[in-house]
Amino acid sequence: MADKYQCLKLDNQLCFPLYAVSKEIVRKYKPFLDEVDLTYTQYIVMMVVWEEEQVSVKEMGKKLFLDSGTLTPVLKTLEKKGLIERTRSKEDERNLIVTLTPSGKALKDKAVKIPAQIGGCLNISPEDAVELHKILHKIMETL
Amino acid sequence: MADKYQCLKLDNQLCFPLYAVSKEIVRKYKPFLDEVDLTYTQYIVMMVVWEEEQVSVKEMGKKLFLDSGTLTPVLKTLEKKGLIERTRSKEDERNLIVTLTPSGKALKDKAVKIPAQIGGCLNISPEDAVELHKILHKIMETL
DNA sequence: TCAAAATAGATTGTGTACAATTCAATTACA
DNA sequence: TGTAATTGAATTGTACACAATCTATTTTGA
Repeated sequence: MADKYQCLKLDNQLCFPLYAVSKEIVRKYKPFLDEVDLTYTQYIVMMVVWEEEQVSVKEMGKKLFLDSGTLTPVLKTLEKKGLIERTRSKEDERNLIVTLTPSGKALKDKAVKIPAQIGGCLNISPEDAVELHKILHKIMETL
Repeated sequence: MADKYQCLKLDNQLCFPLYAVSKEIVRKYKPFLDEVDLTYTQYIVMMVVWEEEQVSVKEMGKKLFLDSGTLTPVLKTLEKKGLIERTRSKEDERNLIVTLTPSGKALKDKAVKIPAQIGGCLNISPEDAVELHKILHKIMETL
């Protein structure tokens, strides 16, 4: 009879490798992110602002799967660094609108090198990358 | 000419979906882990102790990709809950040995249901699960 | 053999994550 | 129209994660 605890082994779990790989890749980003003085979370927040130029905290939370409890302090830090501005919407004062400063816009040109640098570290085949992307997308939809 | 900032879009990144899916799955664990009064980190630590019965912090760190800065407080919490014991090795006092208590062993029988419960939430095909596992393993090796 | 190097954990400080609660602004509706 | 319900952020409290430093123990090598 097969060990009834087989399912409790780390190797047999799906979540643990995801958790571990995700953490290790984020760690790989560190030296490159240090160059632009951003943490990984700050980086993905900036990616949203670079794409949108104008976002509310709620919209950003939807894109990044983060809530205001996480975003508020990160956004305040980025504001202190002079990369973004936080202003209340005039139409609806409940909404906080995040916009890029010139300094934040300038950082985009430095950050544009990062994805290629990470790609160089990862050594993953294009087919695997596409397949992985597809599966992750599928999982995300069921959640 | 293609947008030179294309690579900075969230959708085109490999790390971000990994990070997001990993976080969302951990969140899916919560209600089931609440039943056994464990957080996700405490759960994977317990999984190591359930498999090994006897581990040092260093060995555990290698398996979980976590350092003592993370593990020390988690292990102290689990000790307070009465699930494990922390004792120094007699052969080498630098090593801290983690062992199961009867209560910790008993919890294994409750936890054994969790993987199936998560599986029921995920709705991922067996083929995709295998493929995902394979790719993640491959990435982990290059890191 | 004994001081220097190495090793294993613990500690400290910073930065997320997230649930739960609070608060202010807006909307709904009796 | 005025109060109740809703909404969007901020706040609070708990729990990681990790770099950097510190401490105690063990091992090495001149």
